[in-house]
Amino acid sequence: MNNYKDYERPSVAADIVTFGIDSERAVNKRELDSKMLKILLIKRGEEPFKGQYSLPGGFLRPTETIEEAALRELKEETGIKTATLIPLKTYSAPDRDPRGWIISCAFAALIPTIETYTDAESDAESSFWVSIEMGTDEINIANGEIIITIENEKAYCDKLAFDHAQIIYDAYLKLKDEVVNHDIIFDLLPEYFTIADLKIPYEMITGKKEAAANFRRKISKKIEETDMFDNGGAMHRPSKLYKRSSEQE
Amino acid sequence: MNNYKDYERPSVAADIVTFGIDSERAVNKRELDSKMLKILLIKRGEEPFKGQYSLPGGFLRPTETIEEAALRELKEETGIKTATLIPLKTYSAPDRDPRGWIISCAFAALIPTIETYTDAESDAESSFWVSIEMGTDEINIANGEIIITIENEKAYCDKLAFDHAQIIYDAYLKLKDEVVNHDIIFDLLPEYFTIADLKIPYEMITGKKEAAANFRRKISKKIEETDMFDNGGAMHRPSKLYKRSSEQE
DNA sequence: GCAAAAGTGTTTTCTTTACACCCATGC
DNA sequence: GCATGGGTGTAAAGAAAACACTTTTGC
Repeated sequence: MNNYKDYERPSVAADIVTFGIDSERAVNKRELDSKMLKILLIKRGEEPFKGQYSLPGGFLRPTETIEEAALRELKEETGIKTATLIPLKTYSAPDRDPRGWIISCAFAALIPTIETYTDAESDAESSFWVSIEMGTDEINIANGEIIITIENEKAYCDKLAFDHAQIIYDAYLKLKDEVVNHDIIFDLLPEYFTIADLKIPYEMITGKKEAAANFRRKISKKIEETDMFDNGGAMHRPSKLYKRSSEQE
Repeated sequence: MNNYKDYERPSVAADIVTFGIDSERAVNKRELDSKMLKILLIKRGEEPFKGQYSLPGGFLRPTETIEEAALRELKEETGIKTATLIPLKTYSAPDRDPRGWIISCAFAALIPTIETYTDAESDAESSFWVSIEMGTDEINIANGEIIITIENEKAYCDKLAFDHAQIIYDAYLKLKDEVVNHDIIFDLLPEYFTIADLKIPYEMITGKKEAAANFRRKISKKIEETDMFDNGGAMHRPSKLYKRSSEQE
Protein backbone atom coordinates (compact mmCIF):
# COMPACT_ATOMS: atom_id res chain seq x y z
CA MET A 1 0.00 0.00 0.00
CA ASN A 2 1.26 3.44 -0.86
CA ASN A 3 1.34 6.30 1.54
CA TYR A 4 -2.12 7.63 2.15
CA LYS A 5 -1.03 11.11 1.16
CA ASP A 6 -0.57 9.91 -2.40
CA TYR A 7 -4.32 9.76 -2.78
CA GLU A 8 -6.49 12.61 -3.86
CA ARG A 9 -8.94 13.71 -1.18
CA PRO A 10 -12.60 14.66 -1.48
CA SER A 11 -14.38 17.41 0.37
CA VAL A 12 -16.66 15.89 2.99
CA ALA A 13 -19.98 17.44 3.89
CA ALA A 14 -22.75 16.56 6.33
CA ASP A 15 -26.32 17.02 5.12
CA ILE A 16 -29.22 16.78 7.50
CA VAL A 17 -32.86 15.82 7.04
CA THR A 18 -34.46 17.40 10.09
CA PHE A 19 -37.80 15.93 11.11
CA GLY A 20 -40.25 17.52 13.49
CA ILE A 21 -43.93 17.38 14.38
CA ASP A 22 -45.70 20.67 13.92
CA SER A 23 -48.65 21.06 16.27
CA GLU A 24 -50.94 23.84 15.28
CA ARG A 25 -53.59 24.61 17.81
CA ALA A 26 -56.98 24.19 16.16
CA VAL A 27 -58.85 27.42 15.52
CA ASN A 28 -62.22 25.77 15.92
CA LYS A 29 -62.61 24.16 19.31
CA ARG A 30 -64.57 21.37 17.73
CA GLU A 31 -61.49 20.18 15.82
CA LEU A 32 -58.39 18.33 16.88
CA ASP A 33 -55.12 20.17 16.80
CA SER A 34 -53.63 19.55 13.39
CA LYS A 35 -50.35 17.73 13.41
CA MET A 36 -47.95 17.55 10.49
CA LEU A 37 -44.64 15.87 9.94
CA LYS A 38 -42.26 18.48 8.60
CA ILE A 39 -38.68 18.77 7.41
CA LEU A 40 -36.32 21.72 7.19
CA LEU A 41 -35.29 23.04 3.79
CA ILE A 42 -33.19 25.93 2.58
CA LYS A 43 -33.79 28.04 -0.49
CA ARG A 44 -30.50 28.34 -2.29
CA GLY A 45 -29.34 31.88 -2.91
CA GLU A 46 -26.34 31.00 -5.02
CA GLU A 47 -25.11 28.63 -7.67
CA PRO A 48 -25.15 25.77 -8.18
CA PHE A 49 -28.87 25.06 -8.14
CA LYS A 50 -29.67 28.70 -7.35
CA GLY A 51 -33.35 29.10 -6.54
CA GLN A 52 -33.83 25.41 -5.81
CA TYR A 53 -34.25 23.83 -2.40
CA SER A 54 -31.62 21.95 -0.50
CA LEU A 55 -30.96 20.38 2.86
CA PRO A 56 -29.05 22.20 5.57
CA GLY A 57 -25.47 21.03 5.69
CA GLY A 58 -21.85 22.01 5.41
CA PHE A 59 -18.29 20.88 5.36
CA LEU A 60 -16.49 18.78 7.92
CA ARG A 61 -13.65 20.51 9.78
CA PRO A 62 -10.44 18.80 10.93
CA THR A 63 -11.19 19.29 14.62
CA GLU A 64 -14.63 17.74 14.79
CA THR A 65 -16.48 14.51 14.11
CA ILE A 66 -19.04 14.33 11.35
CA GLU A 67 -21.81 14.26 13.97
CA GLU A 68 -20.44 17.46 15.49
CA ALA A 69 -20.32 18.99 12.03
CA ALA A 70 -23.95 18.05 11.43
CA LEU A 71 -25.08 19.59 14.72
CA ARG A 72 -22.95 22.68 14.18
CA GLU A 73 -24.40 23.28 10.73
CA LEU A 74 -27.89 22.63 12.00
CA LYS A 75 -27.40 25.27 14.66
CA GLU A 76 -25.80 27.77 12.30
CA GLU A 77 -28.34 27.41 9.56
CA THR A 78 -31.53 26.78 11.49
CA GLY A 79 -30.98 27.75 15.12
CA ILE A 80 -31.65 24.26 16.39
CA LYS A 81 -29.35 23.43 19.28
CA THR A 82 -30.11 19.83 20.16
CA ALA A 83 -31.43 16.92 18.15
CA THR A 84 -31.26 13.16 17.98
CA LEU A 85 -28.97 12.26 15.09
CA ILE A 86 -29.48 9.09 13.09
CA PRO A 87 -26.73 8.27 10.60
CA LEU A 88 -27.91 7.53 7.08
CA LYS A 89 -25.59 6.41 4.32
CA THR A 90 -22.78 8.34 2.68
CA TYR A 91 -23.57 9.71 -0.77
CA SER A 92 -20.50 9.53 -2.90
CA ALA A 93 -21.32 9.40 -6.61
CA PRO A 94 -18.38 11.25 -8.21
CA ASP A 95 -20.70 13.54 -10.19
CA ARG A 96 -23.18 14.31 -7.41
CA ASP A 97 -21.92 17.88 -6.99
CA PRO A 98 -21.07 20.03 -10.03
CA ARG A 99 -18.52 21.97 -7.99
CA GLY A 100 -16.23 19.00 -7.72
CA TRP A 101 -15.54 15.93 -5.68
CA ILE A 102 -17.74 16.32 -2.64
CA ILE A 103 -19.18 13.41 -0.75
CA SER A 104 -21.91 13.77 1.83
CA CYS A 105 -22.53 11.94 5.09
CA ALA A 106 -26.26 12.22 5.51
CA PHE A 107 -28.13 12.29 8.81
CA ALA A 108 -31.69 12.33 9.96
CA ALA A 109 -32.18 14.70 12.89
CA LEU A 110 -35.20 14.44 15.16
CA ILE A 111 -36.38 17.31 17.30
CA PRO A 112 -39.23 17.52 19.80
CA THR A 113 -42.28 19.47 18.76
CA ILE A 114 -41.34 22.22 16.37
CA GLU A 115 -43.10 25.23 17.86
CA THR A 116 -40.76 25.36 20.82
CA TYR A 117 -37.77 25.56 18.54
CA THR A 118 -38.62 27.97 15.79
CA ASP A 119 -39.23 31.72 15.60
CA ALA A 120 -37.97 32.67 19.04
CA GLU A 121 -34.71 30.80 18.89
CA SER A 122 -34.01 30.67 15.21
CA ASP A 123 -31.37 33.01 13.87
CA ALA A 124 -31.72 31.63 10.37
CA GLU A 125 -33.69 33.54 7.77
CA SER A 126 -33.12 31.08 5.00
CA SER A 127 -34.33 27.82 6.52
CA PHE A 128 -37.99 26.94 6.89
CA TRP A 129 -40.22 24.03 7.78
CA VAL A 130 -42.28 22.32 5.10
CA SER A 131 -44.77 19.49 5.43
CA ILE A 132 -43.82 16.06 4.11
CA GLU A 133 -46.19 13.25 3.25
CA MET A 134 -45.35 9.85 1.80
CA GLY A 135 -47.58 8.44 -0.91
CA THR A 136 -47.25 5.12 -2.70
CA ASP A 137 -44.87 6.33 -5.40
CA GLU A 138 -44.25 9.93 -4.51
CA ILE A 139 -43.42 12.22 -1.62
CA ASN A 140 -45.47 15.37 -1.30
CA ILE A 141 -43.53 18.27 0.23
CA ALA A 142 -44.87 21.71 1.17
CA ASN A 143 -48.43 20.84 0.16
CA GLY A 144 -47.59 19.94 -3.39
CA GLU A 145 -45.06 22.65 -4.12
CA ILE A 146 -42.31 20.01 -4.21
CA ILE A 147 -43.08 16.50 -5.46
CA ILE A 148 -40.48 13.74 -5.27
CA THR A 149 -41.19 10.90 -7.68
CA ILE A 150 -40.14 7.41 -6.65
CA GLU A 151 -39.31 4.74 -9.19
CA ASN A 152 -37.51 1.54 -8.23
CA GLU A 153 -36.14 3.05 -5.01
CA LYS A 154 -34.78 6.01 -6.95
CA ALA A 155 -36.05 9.47 -6.09
CA TYR A 156 -36.38 12.31 -8.59
CA CYS A 157 -37.31 15.97 -8.15
CA ASP A 158 -36.19 18.93 -10.23
CA LYS A 159 -36.82 21.43 -7.44
CA LEU A 160 -34.30 19.85 -5.09
CA ALA A 161 -30.58 20.44 -5.47
CA PHE A 162 -27.90 17.75 -5.78
CA ASP A 163 -29.09 14.26 -4.81
CA HIS A 164 -31.12 15.67 -1.96
CA ALA A 165 -34.37 14.15 -3.25
CA GLN A 166 -32.78 10.75 -2.78
CA ILE A 167 -31.45 11.65 0.65
CA ILE A 168 -34.90 12.80 1.78
CA TYR A 169 -36.48 9.61 0.48
CA ASP A 170 -33.89 7.42 2.19
CA ALA A 171 -34.26 9.43 5.39
CA TYR A 172 -38.01 8.92 5.38
CA LEU A 173 -37.64 5.17 4.95
CA LYS A 174 -35.10 5.08 7.76
CA LEU A 175 -37.35 7.12 10.03
CA LYS A 176 -40.24 4.73 9.34
CA ASP A 177 -38.06 1.72 10.03
CA GLU A 178 -36.80 3.22 13.28
CA VAL A 179 -40.31 4.15 14.40
CA VAL A 180 -41.60 0.63 13.76
CA ASN A 181 -38.63 -1.24 15.23
CA HIS A 182 -36.98 1.05 17.77
CA ASP A 183 -39.39 3.44 19.50
CA ILE A 184 -37.68 6.45 17.95
CA ILE A 185 -41.06 8.19 17.82
CA PHE A 186 -40.45 9.51 21.35
CA ASP A 187 -37.59 11.64 20.05
CA LEU A 188 -40.14 13.65 18.09
CA LEU A 189 -42.17 14.44 21.20
CA PRO A 190 -41.69 16.64 24.24
CA GLU A 191 -41.28 15.10 27.68
CA TYR A 192 -45.00 15.03 28.38
CA PHE A 193 -47.51 14.07 25.73
CA THR A 194 -50.99 12.70 25.23
CA ILE A 195 -51.78 9.41 23.55
CA ALA A 196 -52.99 11.37 20.53
CA ASP A 197 -49.65 13.21 20.37
CA LEU A 198 -48.09 9.80 20.02
CA LYS A 199 -50.65 8.12 17.79
CA ILE A 200 -51.11 10.74 15.08
CA PRO A 201 -47.41 11.06 14.16
CA TYR A 202 -47.03 7.30 14.46
CA GLU A 203 -49.78 6.77 11.92
CA MET A 204 -48.46 9.45 9.59
CA ILE A 205 -44.97 8.02 9.56
CA THR A 206 -45.87 4.36 9.30
CA GLY A 207 -48.73 5.08 6.92
CA LYS A 208 -51.11 2.78 8.77
CA LYS A 209 -54.16 3.63 10.85
CA GLU A 210 -54.40 2.06 14.30
CA ALA A 211 -57.58 1.53 16.26
CA ALA A 212 -57.40 3.82 19.27
CA ALA A 213 -57.99 1.14 21.90
CA ASN A 214 -55.45 -1.22 20.35
CA PHE A 215 -52.78 1.43 19.94
CA ARG A 216 -53.19 2.38 23.57
CA ARG A 217 -52.54 -1.19 24.65
CA LYS A 218 -49.63 -1.67 22.27
CA ILE A 219 -47.66 1.28 23.62
CA SER A 220 -48.81 1.01 27.23
CA LYS A 221 -45.61 -0.78 28.25
CA LYS A 222 -43.48 2.01 26.89
CA ILE A 223 -45.14 4.93 28.65
CA GLU A 224 -46.01 5.98 32.18
CA GLU A 225 -49.03 7.91 33.40
CA THR A 226 -48.62 11.26 35.06
CA ASP A 227 -51.28 13.10 37.05
CA MET A 228 -51.33 16.00 34.64
CA PHE A 229 -53.90 16.66 31.98
CA ASP A 230 -53.91 18.57 28.76
CA ASN A 231 -56.93 20.23 27.33
CA GLY A 232 -56.55 23.16 25.00
CA GLY A 233 -60.07 24.13 25.89
CA ALA A 234 -61.36 21.58 23.43
CA MET A 235 -64.91 20.32 23.70
CA HIS A 236 -64.16 16.92 24.99
CA ARG A 237 -62.75 15.08 27.92
CA PRO A 238 -59.19 16.24 28.74
CA SER A 239 -56.30 13.95 27.82
CA LYS A 240 -54.06 12.55 30.43
CA LEU A 241 -50.38 13.39 29.95
CA TYR A 242 -47.92 10.54 29.75
CA LYS A 243 -44.16 10.32 29.71
CA ARG A 244 -41.77 7.79 28.34
CA SER A 245 -41.30 4.76 30.53
CA SER A 246 -38.14 5.02 32.60
CA GLU A 247 -37.21 1.35 32.35
CA GLN A 248 -34.64 0.58 29.72
CA GLU A 249 -35.62 -1.69 26.85
CA MET B 1 -20.63 30.29 2.65
CA ASN B 2 -17.11 30.37 1.30
CA ASN B 3 -15.92 28.39 -1.64
CA TYR B 4 -15.70 24.74 -0.77
CA LYS B 5 -12.09 24.64 -1.88
CA ASP B 6 -11.15 26.84 1.05
CA TYR B 7 -11.70 23.92 3.35
CA GLU B 8 -9.14 21.36 4.25
CA ARG B 9 -10.02 17.87 3.08
CA PRO B 10 -9.67 14.55 4.85
CA SER B 11 -8.63 11.26 3.35
CA VAL B 12 -11.64 8.98 3.11
CA ALA B 13 -11.37 5.25 3.58
CA ALA B 14 -13.83 2.38 3.48
CA ASP B 15 -13.41 -0.34 6.11
CA ILE B 16 -15.32 -3.58 5.89
CA VAL B 17 -16.49 -6.06 8.51
CA THR B 18 -17.01 -9.18 6.43
CA PHE B 19 -19.33 -11.78 7.94
CA GLY B 20 -19.64 -15.36 6.82
CA ILE B 21 -20.82 -18.71 8.12
CA ASP B 22 -18.15 -21.35 8.20
CA SER B 23 -19.57 -24.84 7.85
CA GLU B 24 -17.14 -27.53 8.77
CA ARG B 25 -18.29 -31.02 8.01
CA ALA B 26 -18.36 -32.99 11.23
CA VAL B 27 -15.66 -35.60 11.56
CA ASN B 28 -17.83 -37.83 13.66
CA LYS B 29 -21.00 -38.81 11.89
CA ARG B 30 -22.86 -38.67 15.14
CA GLU B 31 -22.29 -34.94 15.41
CA LEU B 32 -23.85 -32.03 13.60
CA ASP B 33 -21.72 -30.07 11.20
CA SER B 34 -20.18 -27.28 13.22
CA LYS B 35 -21.15 -23.80 12.12
CA MET B 36 -19.36 -20.64 13.16
CA LEU B 37 -19.91 -17.00 12.46
CA LYS B 38 -16.63 -15.56 11.26
CA ILE B 39 -15.17 -12.25 10.17
CA LEU B 40 -12.19 -11.38 8.01
CA LEU B 41 -9.15 -9.77 9.59
CA ILE B 42 -5.76 -8.71 8.34
CA LYS B 43 -2.48 -8.89 10.21
CA ARG B 44 -0.76 -5.59 9.75
CA GLY B 45 2.74 -5.81 8.30
CA GLU B 46 3.58 -2.14 8.65
CA GLU B 47 3.17 0.84 10.91
CA PRO B 48 1.04 2.15 12.40
CA PHE B 49 -0.18 -0.70 14.59
CA LYS B 50 2.32 -3.12 13.07
CA GLY B 51 1.62 -6.66 14.22
CA GLN B 52 -1.92 -5.86 15.27
CA TYR B 53 -5.08 -6.88 13.49
CA SER B 54 -7.23 -4.63 11.35
CA LEU B 55 -10.16 -4.72 9.01
CA PRO B 56 -9.75 -4.87 5.25
CA GLY B 57 -10.21 -1.45 3.72
CA GLY B 58 -8.65 1.28 1.67
CA PHE B 59 -8.99 4.74 0.28
CA LEU B 60 -11.77 6.13 -1.85
CA ARG B 61 -10.81 7.11 -5.40
CA PRO B 62 -12.32 10.04 -7.31
CA THR B 63 -13.97 7.85 -9.94
CA GLU B 64 -15.91 5.51 -7.69
CA THR B 65 -18.57 5.52 -4.99
CA ILE B 66 -17.70 4.48 -1.48
CA GLU B 67 -19.59 1.21 -2.01
CA GLU B 68 -17.47 0.50 -5.07
CA ALA B 69 -14.36 1.29 -3.07
CA ALA B 70 -15.43 -1.15 -0.36
CA LEU B 71 -16.04 -3.96 -2.85
CA ARG B 72 -12.82 -3.21 -4.71
CA GLU B 73 -10.75 -3.35 -1.53
CA LEU B 74 -12.52 -6.50 -0.43
CA LYS B 75 -11.62 -8.14 -3.70
CA GLU B 76 -8.05 -6.91 -3.67
CA GLU B 77 -7.33 -7.86 -0.11
CA THR B 78 -9.39 -10.99 0.34
CA GLY B 79 -10.37 -12.31 -3.10
CA ILE B 80 -14.07 -11.95 -2.42
CA LYS B 81 -15.88 -10.78 -5.53
CA THR B 82 -19.48 -10.31 -4.48
CA ALA B 83 -21.09 -9.49 -1.18
CA THR B 84 -24.13 -7.78 0.27
CA LEU B 85 -23.01 -4.42 1.62
CA ILE B 86 -24.73 -2.83 4.58
CA PRO B 87 -23.67 0.73 5.36
CA LEU B 88 -22.64 1.37 8.96
CA LYS B 89 -21.76 4.79 10.27
CA THR B 90 -18.82 6.99 9.36
CA TYR B 91 -16.00 7.07 11.91
CA SER B 92 -14.52 10.51 11.99
CA ALA B 93 -12.84 11.28 15.31
CA PRO B 94 -9.96 13.60 14.33
CA ASP B 95 -7.40 11.49 16.18
CA ARG B 96 -8.61 8.06 15.07
CA ASP B 97 -5.64 7.53 12.75
CA PRO B 98 -2.11 8.54 13.82
CA ARG B 99 -1.11 9.10 10.20
CA GLY B 100 -3.38 12.11 9.91
CA TRP B 101 -6.90 13.16 9.15
CA ILE B 102 -8.51 10.02 7.81
CA ILE B 103 -12.18 9.26 8.21
CA SER B 104 -13.67 5.87 7.51
CA CYS B 105 -17.02 4.88 6.04
CA ALA B 106 -17.62 1.47 7.56
CA PHE B 107 -19.59 -1.35 5.98
CA ALA B 108 -20.73 -4.77 6.95
CA ALA B 109 -20.35 -7.24 4.08
CA LEU B 110 -22.23 -10.53 4.01
CA ILE B 111 -21.14 -13.48 1.93
CA PRO B 112 -22.72 -16.89 1.45
CA THR B 113 -21.06 -19.83 3.14
CA ILE B 114 -17.36 -19.25 3.46
CA GLU B 115 -15.89 -22.46 2.09
CA THR B 116 -16.97 -21.67 -1.46
CA TYR B 117 -15.12 -18.39 -1.35
CA THR B 118 -11.80 -19.01 0.34
CA ASP B 119 -8.65 -20.93 -0.54
CA ALA B 120 -9.39 -21.65 -4.18
CA GLU B 121 -10.41 -18.12 -5.10
CA SER B 122 -8.47 -16.07 -2.64
CA ASP B 123 -5.42 -14.28 -3.88
CA ALA B 124 -4.78 -12.70 -0.51
CA GLU B 125 -2.15 -14.12 1.79
CA SER B 126 -2.67 -11.62 4.54
CA SER B 127 -6.40 -11.92 5.23
CA PHE B 128 -7.95 -14.75 7.18
CA TRP B 129 -11.22 -15.79 8.75
CA VAL B 130 -11.62 -15.80 12.52
CA SER B 131 -14.57 -16.86 14.62
CA ILE B 132 -16.59 -14.21 16.40
CA GLU B 133 -18.91 -14.74 19.35
CA MET B 134 -20.85 -12.14 21.29
CA GLY B 135 -21.00 -12.41 25.06
CA THR B 136 -22.77 -10.12 27.48
CA ASP B 137 -19.96 -7.61 27.85
CA GLU B 138 -17.32 -8.86 25.50
CA ILE B 139 -16.76 -10.17 22.00
CA ASN B 140 -14.63 -13.27 21.66
CA ILE B 141 -12.67 -13.40 18.41
CA ALA B 142 -10.50 -16.25 17.12
CA ASN B 143 -11.31 -18.49 20.08
CA GLY B 144 -10.04 -16.09 22.70
CA GLU B 145 -7.00 -14.76 20.92
CA ILE B 146 -8.69 -11.40 20.53
CA ILE B 147 -11.12 -10.14 23.18
CA ILE B 148 -13.10 -6.95 22.71
CA THR B 149 -14.34 -5.49 25.98
CA ILE B 150 -17.63 -3.62 25.93
CA GLU B 151 -18.40 -0.89 28.43
CA ASN B 152 -21.27 1.52 27.94
CA GLU B 153 -21.47 0.84 24.21
CA LYS B 154 -17.75 1.52 23.89
CA ALA B 155 -15.51 -1.23 22.59
CA TYR B 156 -11.87 -1.71 23.63
CA CYS B 157 -9.19 -4.12 22.42
CA ASP B 158 -5.45 -3.59 22.32
CA LYS B 159 -4.91 -6.14 19.59
CA LEU B 160 -7.04 -4.32 17.06
CA ALA B 161 -5.72 -1.29 15.17
CA PHE B 162 -7.37 2.13 15.02
CA ASP B 163 -11.00 2.17 16.18
CA HIS B 164 -11.64 -1.17 14.55
CA ALA B 165 -12.78 -2.78 17.80
CA GLN B 166 -15.60 -0.26 17.88
CA ILE B 167 -16.43 -0.81 14.21
CA ILE B 168 -16.62 -4.57 14.73
CA TYR B 169 -18.87 -4.13 17.73
CA ASP B 170 -21.18 -1.73 15.88
CA ALA B 171 -21.21 -4.05 12.87
CA TYR B 172 -22.26 -6.98 15.04
CA LEU B 173 -25.11 -5.00 16.56
CA LYS B 174 -26.23 -3.90 13.11
CA LEU B 175 -26.08 -7.46 11.80
CA LYS B 176 -28.19 -8.63 14.71
CA ASP B 177 -30.71 -5.88 14.15
CA GLU B 178 -30.94 -6.66 10.45
CA VAL B 179 -31.34 -10.38 11.08
CA VAL B 180 -34.16 -9.79 13.54
CA ASN B 181 -35.98 -7.13 11.55
CA HIS B 182 -35.12 -7.61 7.89
CA ASP B 183 -34.42 -11.23 6.93
CA ILE B 184 -30.80 -10.42 6.12
CA ILE B 185 -29.84 -13.90 7.35
CA PHE B 186 -30.45 -15.27 3.85
CA ASP B 187 -27.51 -13.25 2.56
CA LEU B 188 -25.24 -15.44 4.67
CA LEU B 189 -26.52 -18.64 3.07
CA PRO B 190 -26.15 -20.28 -0.34
CA GLU B 191 -29.16 -20.63 -2.64
CA TYR B 192 -30.21 -23.97 -1.18
CA PHE B 193 -30.09 -24.66 2.53
CA THR B 194 -31.58 -26.81 5.26
CA ILE B 195 -33.62 -25.50 8.16
CA ALA B 196 -30.63 -26.14 10.40
CA ASP B 197 -28.41 -24.07 8.09
CA LEU B 198 -30.82 -21.25 8.79
CA LYS B 199 -31.52 -21.88 12.44
CA ILE B 200 -28.01 -22.27 13.81
CA PRO B 201 -26.62 -18.98 12.46
CA TYR B 202 -29.86 -17.25 13.39
CA GLU B 203 -29.47 -18.36 16.98
CA MET B 204 -25.80 -17.49 17.11
CA ILE B 205 -26.38 -13.99 15.81
CA THR B 206 -29.46 -13.16 17.82
CA GLY B 207 -28.12 -14.94 20.90
CA LYS B 208 -31.43 -16.68 21.54
CA LYS B 209 -32.35 -20.35 21.26
CA GLU B 210 -35.48 -21.17 19.31
CA ALA B 211 -37.53 -24.34 19.65
CA ALA B 212 -37.09 -26.26 16.40
CA ALA B 213 -40.78 -26.67 15.63
CA ASN B 214 -41.54 -23.03 16.30
CA PHE B 215 -38.61 -21.72 14.31
CA ARG B 216 -39.74 -23.80 11.38
CA ARG B 217 -43.16 -22.23 11.48
CA LYS B 218 -41.86 -18.72 11.99
CA ILE B 219 -39.73 -18.76 8.86
CA SER B 220 -42.02 -20.99 6.78
CA LYS B 221 -43.51 -17.99 4.98
CA LYS B 222 -40.09 -16.83 3.90
CA ILE B 223 -38.84 -20.05 2.36
CA GLU B 224 -39.95 -22.56 -0.29
CA GLU B 225 -39.48 -26.31 -0.33
CA THR B 226 -37.45 -27.97 -3.04
CA ASP B 227 -37.42 -31.68 -3.84
CA MET B 228 -33.75 -31.98 -3.00
CA PHE B 229 -32.29 -33.40 0.18
CA ASP B 230 -29.02 -33.00 1.98
CA ASN B 231 -27.44 -35.63 4.09
CA GLY B 232 -23.73 -35.61 4.64
CA GLY B 233 -23.95 -39.29 5.51
CA ALA B 234 -25.12 -38.36 8.97
CA MET B 235 -26.96 -40.87 11.10
CA HIS B 236 -30.36 -39.36 10.89
CA ARG B 237 -33.13 -38.54 8.52
CA PRO B 238 -31.91 -36.40 5.59
CA SER B 239 -32.82 -32.71 5.61
CA LYS B 240 -34.96 -31.25 2.92
CA LEU B 241 -33.34 -28.36 1.06
CA TYR B 242 -35.20 -25.08 0.93
CA LYS B 243 -34.69 -21.86 -0.94
CA ARG B 244 -35.70 -18.32 -0.21
CA SER B 245 -39.29 -17.52 -1.03
CA SER B 246 -39.59 -15.77 -4.37
CA GLU B 247 -42.37 -13.41 -3.34
CA GLN B 248 -41.21 -9.97 -2.40
CA GLU B 249 -41.79 -8.78 1.14
C1' DG C 1 -78.76 17.65 25.33
C1' DC C 2 -75.18 17.21 21.76
C1' DA C 3 -70.84 16.57 19.43
C1' DA C 4 -66.21 15.27 19.89
C1' DA C 5 -62.50 12.99 21.48
C1' DA C 6 -60.72 10.32 25.76
C1' DG C 7 -60.72 6.09 27.65
C1' DT C 8 -62.51 1.04 29.03
C1' DG C 9 -64.19 -3.69 28.11
C1' DT C 10 -65.10 -7.80 25.38
C1' DT C 11 -64.76 -11.03 21.81
C1' DT C 12 -62.34 -12.97 17.94
C1' DT C 13 -58.33 -14.03 15.57
C1' DC C 14 -53.66 -14.80 14.88
C1' DT C 15 -49.03 -15.59 16.48
C1' DT C 16 -45.78 -17.34 19.87
C1' DT C 17 -44.41 -20.72 23.12
C1' DA C 18 -44.04 -25.22 25.12
C1' DC C 19 -43.96 -29.90 24.72
C1' DA C 20 -45.16 -34.60 23.15
C1' DC C 21 -44.45 -37.50 19.51
C1' DC C 22 -43.24 -39.82 14.91
C1' DC C 23 -39.72 -40.36 10.82
C1' DA C 24 -35.53 -41.72 8.38
C1' DT C 25 -30.83 -42.69 8.63
C1' DG C 26 -26.06 -45.30 9.76
C1' DC C 27 -24.20 -48.20 12.62
C1' DG D 1 -32.53 -51.97 17.98
C1' DC D 2 -30.61 -47.44 19.13
C1' DA D 3 -29.08 -42.84 18.99
C1' DT D 4 -29.48 -38.58 16.39
C1' DG D 5 -31.33 -34.90 14.32
C1' DG D 6 -35.43 -34.01 10.87
C1' DG D 7 -40.10 -33.10 10.92
C1' DT D 8 -45.43 -32.94 12.58
C1' DG D 9 -49.39 -32.05 15.88
C1' DT D 10 -51.63 -29.94 19.51
C1' DA D 11 -52.87 -27.19 23.29
C1' DA D 12 -51.97 -23.16 26.19
C1' DA D 13 -50.61 -18.33 26.46
C1' DG D 14 -50.12 -13.94 24.55
C1' DA D 15 -50.57 -10.21 21.14
C1' DA D 16 -53.26 -7.93 17.44
C1' DA D 17 -57.55 -6.59 15.45
C1' DA D 18 -62.42 -5.34 15.56
C1' DC D 19 -66.09 -3.24 17.74
C1' DA D 20 -69.36 -1.70 21.32
C1' DC D 21 -69.65 1.19 25.01
C1' DT D 22 -68.82 4.81 28.85
C1' DT D 23 -66.64 9.41 30.37
C1' DT D 24 -65.76 14.31 30.35
C1' DT D 25 -65.66 18.48 28.30
C1' DG D 26 -67.65 23.31 25.87
C1' DC D 27 -71.26 25.02 23.95
